[in-house]
Amino acid sequence: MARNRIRLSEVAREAGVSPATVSRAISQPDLLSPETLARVRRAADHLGYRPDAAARALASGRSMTIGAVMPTLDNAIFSKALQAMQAQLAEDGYQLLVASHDYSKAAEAECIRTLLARGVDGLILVGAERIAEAAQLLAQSGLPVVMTWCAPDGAPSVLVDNEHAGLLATRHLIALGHRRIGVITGATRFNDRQRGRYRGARRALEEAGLTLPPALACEQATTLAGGRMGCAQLLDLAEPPTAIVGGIDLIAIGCMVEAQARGLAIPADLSVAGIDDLDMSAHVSPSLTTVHVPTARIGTEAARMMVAILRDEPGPTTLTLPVDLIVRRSTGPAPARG
Amino acid sequence: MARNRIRLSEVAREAGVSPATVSRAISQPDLLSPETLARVRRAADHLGYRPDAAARALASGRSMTIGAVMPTLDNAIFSKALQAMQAQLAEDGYQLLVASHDYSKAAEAECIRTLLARGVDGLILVGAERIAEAAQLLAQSGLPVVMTWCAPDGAPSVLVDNEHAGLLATRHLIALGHRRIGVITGATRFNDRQRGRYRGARRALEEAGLTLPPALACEQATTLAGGRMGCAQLLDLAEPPTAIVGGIDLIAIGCMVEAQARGLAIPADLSVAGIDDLDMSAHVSPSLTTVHVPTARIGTEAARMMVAILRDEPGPTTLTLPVDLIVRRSTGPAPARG
DNA sequence: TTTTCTTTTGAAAGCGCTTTCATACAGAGT
DNA sequence: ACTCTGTATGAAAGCGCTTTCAAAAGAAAA
Repeated sequence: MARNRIRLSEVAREAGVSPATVSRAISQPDLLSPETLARVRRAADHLGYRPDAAARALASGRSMTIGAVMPTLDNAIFSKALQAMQAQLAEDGYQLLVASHDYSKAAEAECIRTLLARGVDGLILVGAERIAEAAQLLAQSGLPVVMTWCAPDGAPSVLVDNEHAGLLATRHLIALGHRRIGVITGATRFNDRQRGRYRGARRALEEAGLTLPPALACEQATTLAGGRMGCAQLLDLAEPPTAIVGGIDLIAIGCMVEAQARGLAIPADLSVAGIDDLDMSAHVSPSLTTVHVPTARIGTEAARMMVAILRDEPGPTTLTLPVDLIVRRSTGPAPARG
Repeated sequence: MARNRIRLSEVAREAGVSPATVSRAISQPDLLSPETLARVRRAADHLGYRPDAAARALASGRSMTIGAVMPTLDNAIFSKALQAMQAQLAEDGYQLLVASHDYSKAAEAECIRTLLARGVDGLILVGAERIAEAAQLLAQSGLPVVMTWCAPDGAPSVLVDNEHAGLLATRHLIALGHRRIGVITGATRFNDRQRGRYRGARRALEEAGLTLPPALACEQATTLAGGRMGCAQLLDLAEPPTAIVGGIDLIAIGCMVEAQARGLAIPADLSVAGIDDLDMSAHVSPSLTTVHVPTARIGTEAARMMVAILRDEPGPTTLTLPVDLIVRRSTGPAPARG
């Protein structure tokens, strides 16, 4: 930390007031008379005063810092949510401290521990699955926590209905006449988002009296390459599916790439639907039918909710954002029965 | 901040030593006798002691926090670098404080100001262009700064030769016999990476005695959609190019999508090369010829360099990482002269 | 044995800010 | 005039840790 910085007491001297007054000018300006406030502000500007965050945190017990625990930053949906979160928090004077665990529960616990030690004022988490140790850390700390994407009932959270998303995508394909529908999700272990989407897909099939043979469901890395591999696997079956649902858009796009590389036409030979609605999904060819998940808004709303809780503002503490089917060009009627 | 936390003094009492000793057990364990150290550690573990970061920062003048100023997180290359950076820093006991400015210079200055006030121990920046105010803030603060991707001579930095990358991609196309080569970059204003790549492309053309007519160079958003638009623009020319260089892979992939959507075969009708080597670039169809930029390593090395500087360890303070041409399937011989 | 280091520990003074608590002084009410 | 508010400011006590500085206790040197 720069030790040559202007201190509050110097501003106080320059302005001819006590340190307490300068402190109030910063954090509770309405307590001061307009003249004093102006004088202090002038002095502060003149000296280029910047309060020391560590000292404020120590003295006030508030660090104006929120911790975010993400699975990874190396995925557009999370980095996008993060971006939105940080923009919103910045607006309210909070800073974001980021940690990512790469889908490891142990690493997640470590992230939480580190952020707690860092003295964050609140924690925003993605997903609701965590080991007992992590859960206990959170409970002990007594810090406000906002969960995103998924959460247990009652906990403050900004959610999307992942199951509904899986349902919408799959129903759409069923409505188009598909009967053999493949489902490629990311690993469902320690990933309740993917699990929910998978459940939704199953439910849609059950509703329609269809089944999901084990061969038609597979788990892959949540990457384009994973999508290609999963698609290859399904297409190599004796009875390949006529449609595939990807647990995330990247997987779905990988499916399209693989199918096209094999000379299949989309959607004539194979329909593909995703979930997420990445920016790029509208721009691939053919454009991807998907379920829109308001990723950035999750970030914004989680940040808002966090700040509201910290300020003791009343308001809903659980918010479910809608997901919508976006029909584009990658899905079409099932080929006539062969 | 949780006010119910165990304090250092309580550990001291439990261990029957002075607070100073507990403090040393944490930060300079070799100063203590093994027995004392063990006793203190046992007491700390037993009570579940976690030092308060704000208090440590205030007392020691070091926050063990590094600030990173990124253009955006909504781009795989930056989020990937960030991810690597944070992993490396975590290993050395540092935390990352992230701020992004979305390619706005004013916002960048504000980011820097905020991070400085936050009391970071050092700053990692992407790119070297910034307004005078920001540069002055940095100079005044006297904090160690590591720049990445681009930097002025002499400043501590982890670089890639963007110009060379542009050169490699373009030379490759020229070697394949292409003469009309289009160049689509991201906005070059306040983006020295894109500018460098563009310069490299020009230089390659000049080397070969070719020119880059203004119509064949365009700037687009650094997204897949931007690539599609730029490609559409170039293909609609009376004399369209036979090859296109994208300033980043996402643009190049957008070009492929657009060309394929128009029924063009790649690389038979149009060659496309990118720069970055995203994970997905190897998996699109056809796979993308590109220049590999060691994105994650930039993050890791920048973090390492930062820590080395903070520890006053000797070592090089500027590191240039190599970029390599990766020839894949999206580029091929120029079509015979029409 | 005495002196001189070293090594290990403790006492105490902050780090720069916030926040009671107390005080001073307006103006309002009687 | 005299209390009763309420508002604006200051004094001073920390927040939980680090870090001199000094002291105590051995070990090594003389």
